[in-house]
Amino acid sequence: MPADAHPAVTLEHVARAAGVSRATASRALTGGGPVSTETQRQVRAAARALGYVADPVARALVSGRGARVVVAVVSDCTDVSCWYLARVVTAGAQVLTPEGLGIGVVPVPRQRPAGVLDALARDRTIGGLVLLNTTREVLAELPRGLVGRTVSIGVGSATVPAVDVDGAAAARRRVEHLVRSGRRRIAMITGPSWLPCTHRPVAAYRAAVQAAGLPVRVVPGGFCAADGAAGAATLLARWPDIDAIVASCDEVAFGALSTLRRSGRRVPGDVAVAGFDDVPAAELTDLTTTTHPVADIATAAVRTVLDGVRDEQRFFPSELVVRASA
Amino acid sequence: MPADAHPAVTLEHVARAAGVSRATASRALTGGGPVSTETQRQVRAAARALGYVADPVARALVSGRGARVVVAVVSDCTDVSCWYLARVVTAGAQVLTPEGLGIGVVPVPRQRPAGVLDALARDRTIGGLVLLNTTREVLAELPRGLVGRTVSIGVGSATVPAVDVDGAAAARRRVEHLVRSGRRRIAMITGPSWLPCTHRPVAAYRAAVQAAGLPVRVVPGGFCAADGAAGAATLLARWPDIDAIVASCDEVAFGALSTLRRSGRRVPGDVAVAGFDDVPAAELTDLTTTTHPVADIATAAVRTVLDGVRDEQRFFPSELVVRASA
DNA sequence: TTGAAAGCGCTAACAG
DNA sequence: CTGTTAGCGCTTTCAA
Repeated sequence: MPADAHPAVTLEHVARAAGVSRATASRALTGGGPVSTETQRQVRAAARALGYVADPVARALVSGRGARVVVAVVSDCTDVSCWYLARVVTAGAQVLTPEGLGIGVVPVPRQRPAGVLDALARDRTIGGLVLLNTTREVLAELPRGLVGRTVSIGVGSATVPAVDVDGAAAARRRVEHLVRSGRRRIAMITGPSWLPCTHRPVAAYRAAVQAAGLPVRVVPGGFCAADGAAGAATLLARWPDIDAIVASCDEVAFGALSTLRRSGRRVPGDVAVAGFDDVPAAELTDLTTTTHPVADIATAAVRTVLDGVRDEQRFFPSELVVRASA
Repeated sequence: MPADAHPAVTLEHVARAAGVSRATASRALTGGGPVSTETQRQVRAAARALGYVADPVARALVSGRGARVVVAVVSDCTDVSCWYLARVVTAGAQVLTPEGLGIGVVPVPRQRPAGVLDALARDRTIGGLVLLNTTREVLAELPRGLVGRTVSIGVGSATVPAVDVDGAAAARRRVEHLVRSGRRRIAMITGPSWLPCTHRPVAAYRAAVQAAGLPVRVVPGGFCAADGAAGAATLLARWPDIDAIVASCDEVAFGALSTLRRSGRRVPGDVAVAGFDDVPAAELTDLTTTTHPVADIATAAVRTVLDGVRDEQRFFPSELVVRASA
């Protein structure tokens, strides 16, 4: 291996430059112990001058808190939320990379999560955990060793902070838009019922249609096009007079659109359709939808684990995007 | 921090179980030194019995070859290939996670890559590099310290192995399909000309149309919808009689479709359009296209860096998917 | 062929 | 408040 230009500046160099021991330098830099303000100032100055960056690998080795953050995807079928997962992982990678860390992905079986969760807790290479599509059961089974370095994208708990999109507002905005444009029999196809973070949009939909004096018409769904197709079929069978559908996500909206087309309904003439996510295909197919700032959410989630925050609940805004379908 | 169930089995345990020293156990497991066949067998057996997995963090610390693989995206504008990048990163993460490793992403400026590349070579936290959208210039500037642990998705070099989709076959298949279905004035909108891996499809297109005795009609493009829209406009201005367009990717096909629609051309009646990638939106919009096995490619790429392969050139097959547009 | 010993860069006990 | 002393788990000289 040829000699590389600058053989990397270590804590030793910083300590020497500041005229202190390695231990003191470490304390000054990490804030993990008593240091005089003056010493801290000097050490920090030396570190900055030398362009010092702590080696996360060494840090991980000694502290037992690994050099990577892992996204744990709770799900039955792994690639349900392929697009969603990919965006979360990529955004997370972008945050972690400059910190010298990496990101990983691991599937967690919804029914018996304990095995995987315990293995994760025991794995010394893991620094933090991002739970995706989690349930209260999974949250309850979270090993204590993971508390304090786990964040949930979705629903949280007393010990696990959560970040998510403001799905309630997204549902409300779509209903209000539909009401404004004259729709009166607005139905909803929900997300998977086992996923707690999908309950808020449903509640918001209920509240919004009732506030407008309109009937509540809900059918259970999921996140796939097939769920949307089936959901729309159920809706048409049960309430043939519906004039609008609010879908749990764009994919479901696409499925609903195909059912509507096949049944001879015109969109938006007979039935308006509104999705959620604003995936690239939504623009191409002129689907009215609401945005899902996945990158912002993933960024915040990773920052939260890195900072070791224990209680927080953040919701990111979702904007209405009006196109041809509603 | 509470005591976790099984405090992880280390090399020490394996060595003791096999009745040898840590050093010998290490040699037996890594193959990094002389060991008797018998000892090796015993150590390996002990390791398997105990479920030993070497801690990549510790290994990274001592060897200086970090605990993560980084995807270096060469590009002018970062999110050009957002969908593509996201799939590569996610697939890579899935391969690396079980190995105890993580994945990262870093942008590399196409014009002056040296700075970033040198920093990467110096970074002890990096185990391997996956180059995305790379050029021969970047390949030439690759620091020696990175050789042997770098792979390119796209074009390779004498020292950098490459994996990619068989873009030539993808172009040929589309042209042949168009010829079979009676098209006679088949044009192509290319990818970005600075990207060498886009040259093969163009050459394949040329060869295929010429083999059919048809005229070559090429305009430069890129990978965005805007490039497709502009490319189609140029095509229509220069050769108003074209009856088919082969696009560098689906996104470009979508852009071309919008231009065709605006110009009053009917698809596929007047002009057929075929894309490349088979993104989810392609199915929704009934776009004829060819597949791009990104996950397979990324998986192979990561495996290649992990194995330290130095010369290899693998092309993954691309299948024609016939839909309504061609 | 093997073992003992050194050390990767860092943090965390424990004295001072 | 600070320095000294131990390691984290592994690979890799160097002797034996």
